[in-house]
Amino acid sequence: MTKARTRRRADALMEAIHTATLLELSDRGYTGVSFEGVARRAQTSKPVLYRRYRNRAEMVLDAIGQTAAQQVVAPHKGSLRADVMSVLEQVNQQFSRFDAEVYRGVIGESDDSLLDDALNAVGALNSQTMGVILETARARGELGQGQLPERVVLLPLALLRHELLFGHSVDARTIADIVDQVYVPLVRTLSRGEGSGDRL
Amino acid sequence: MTKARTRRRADALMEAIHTATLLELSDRGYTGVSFEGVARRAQTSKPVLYRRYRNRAEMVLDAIGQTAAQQVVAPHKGSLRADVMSVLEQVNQQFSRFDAEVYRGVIGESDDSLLDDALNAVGALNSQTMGVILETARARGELGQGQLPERVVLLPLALLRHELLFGHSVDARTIADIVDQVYVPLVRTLSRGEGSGDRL
DNA sequence: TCTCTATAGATACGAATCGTATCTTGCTGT
DNA sequence: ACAGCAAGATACGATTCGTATCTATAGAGA
Repeated sequence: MTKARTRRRADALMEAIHTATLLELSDRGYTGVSFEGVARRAQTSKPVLYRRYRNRAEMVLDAIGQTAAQQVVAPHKGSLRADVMSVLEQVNQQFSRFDAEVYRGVIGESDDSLLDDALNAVGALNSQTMGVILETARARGELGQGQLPERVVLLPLALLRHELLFGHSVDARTIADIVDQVYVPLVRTLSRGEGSGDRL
Repeated sequence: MTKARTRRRADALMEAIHTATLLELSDRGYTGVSFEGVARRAQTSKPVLYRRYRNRAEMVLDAIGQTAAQQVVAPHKGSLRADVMSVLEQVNQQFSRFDAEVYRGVIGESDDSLLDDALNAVGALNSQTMGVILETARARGELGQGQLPERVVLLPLALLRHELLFGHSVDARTIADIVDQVYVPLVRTLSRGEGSGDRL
């Protein structure tokens, strides 16, 4: 019965592996994913998987990456507040695809290089998106001309990430708080060159 | 030879388990810790461990908890900036005890309840510490009278955590940036009731 | 001092997974 | 048509998991 199957190559095989991984992921959680299980589910064998991935984290990350679908798009909603909220909501929605447990698991098992490859990738995208938003806000007159440090630019995304990992689920309220209590006030202050008044 | 050993009870046994866990942790990393390995190292048996811990994360977390030694102490260095930096440095130092990989691993395998028990515990402490610092700063005249949301109060610790997990190691520069680029400006602005100018 | 009880500690177990080696056989580009 | 690359099957020893069973010992209470 297994014999009857015609042999698959790169594309079809990869797709089978990805969907098998995703199915295992939602059926058994991150902890329940194994090379053996995925091989079984994808009707292939362990060596095939080991040729592609060095460990579970890589395998899962690759599968997840396929679902990331569309890019986060820089919105133009008319205010800095609305734009940032829109970005955070988009990111939040993308991450809602899986339980936090999954992301924690991946992070927990990733080696350093894998981890910061992933982070650099999203970091670069986010940096660009936020750049556009801030530029627009500046043109609109919402902000002063002061340059903002990278850390500040990416701050809301770091907070969102923190919340996604440690909080249970991120709702609209949380996002609004990040924007209203932290980001907008901070960015306004800094861009007007106040805020570091005394030292340095 | 194993026979010669006299039987240990609660205290001595727990200590043996803790040190065995810590040794395994530094020898083999979080991934390398196993019930079997710890049992071997502590000269005890798996059932003894399974009576105490439901999973590896619990075991490791318990062992780590024993090393947390002294509390973070609210400093009085004469400026908000210096006080916050001192707290962050203390926390950073405590976490430097183990590689980031260890914390990522624990987080990755913790179930939700374990995780937010742990976070609530440190959250409460941190909240109190930061409260003292901010109060002092206010008395000193560095801040206005406005109340700060919990999220803002704990912000630098969230950022530090984020950095500890995703960055490679946290140096003095990073800490200074968190304080100078983010926390102090933000807290000043908010406490003076500026910053939310237009909406809400 | 003696008994009682909880549990340390040893051992063994089936099941599952790990990571790798080997072999055959079908696919694909030239 | 042919050569070579990789899919897929199978098997392997090693390791760990989580649990069950048994014993003997430490410490509490009488």
